[in-house]
Amino acid sequence: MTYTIGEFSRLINLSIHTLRYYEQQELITPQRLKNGRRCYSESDLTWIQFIRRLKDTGMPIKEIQKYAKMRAVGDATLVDRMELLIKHRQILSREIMNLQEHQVNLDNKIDYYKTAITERIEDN
Amino acid sequence: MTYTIGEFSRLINLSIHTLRYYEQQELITPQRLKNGRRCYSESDLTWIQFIRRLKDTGMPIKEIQKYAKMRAVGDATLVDRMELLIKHRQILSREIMNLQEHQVNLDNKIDYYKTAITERIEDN
DNA sequence: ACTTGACCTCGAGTCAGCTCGAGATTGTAT
DNA sequence: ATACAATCTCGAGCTGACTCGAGGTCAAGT
Repeated sequence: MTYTIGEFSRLINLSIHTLRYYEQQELITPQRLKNGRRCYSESDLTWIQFIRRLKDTGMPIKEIQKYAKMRAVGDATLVDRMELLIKHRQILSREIMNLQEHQVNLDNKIDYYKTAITERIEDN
Repeated sequence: MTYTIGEFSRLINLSIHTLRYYEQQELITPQRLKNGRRCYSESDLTWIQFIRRLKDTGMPIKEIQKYAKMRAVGDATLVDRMELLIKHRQILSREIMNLQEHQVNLDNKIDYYKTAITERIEDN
């Protein structure tokens, strides 16, 4: 099963413009039909979903590009790719811890507001 | 105790340029000396640290600006400010859950690589 | 034959969030 | 007095990640 850019766009909820941009950035390289139109496969689908996950976890496009290029080379880059993911995993878990800390802080601040507001009401 | 922009910059590890940019964006409004130079106070310090936390948790500058403007108005905006923080807290906890999910996914992928690499080695 | 709709390329525009530099002023050290 | 370092304003430039539009192609339907 293959998809036109329009179908693919709807499927993964990324604009056609963005898909072409990602291709230009060498994140994804769909096949072309004889008439020059892009032709996305199932494996492009799983691949772009993975890309989105990397993006959502804050990996910059340049970094994803590196990964994509290694992937294109093949099995010889397995170790390098894994290392890149492990590095990213570390960044990610640090980020999560950070956010959790901020969350606690935010909760304290909110509590502080609650108290302040209650006291103001009692004053009136 | 007050600080010049240079001292303050070193203290909080933000460039002088960035501090002036934040001021222009109305996030922070330091006093001025008669000669026109900025003069940051202790309370500016705690405030900017809070700003950084909001930024680190992904709040856009425009949103922080809203908060800063309400803060400048005073106690009348307590409830609104609290609501803004509560809204932000929700966004934040959704984001954390999301990242945790991605983390699991990433772990699976890494495991997959480990297996693939081991098998390749055994093949040789 | 002709319109329509989905596609193509390429270059430019947008937005957030800085980052930089020119040119002027001011305060301290020699 | 003079040099120097830190500050000031203002406007321009930069990076990342899209986003848009003009002008052209191509295949299917009427």
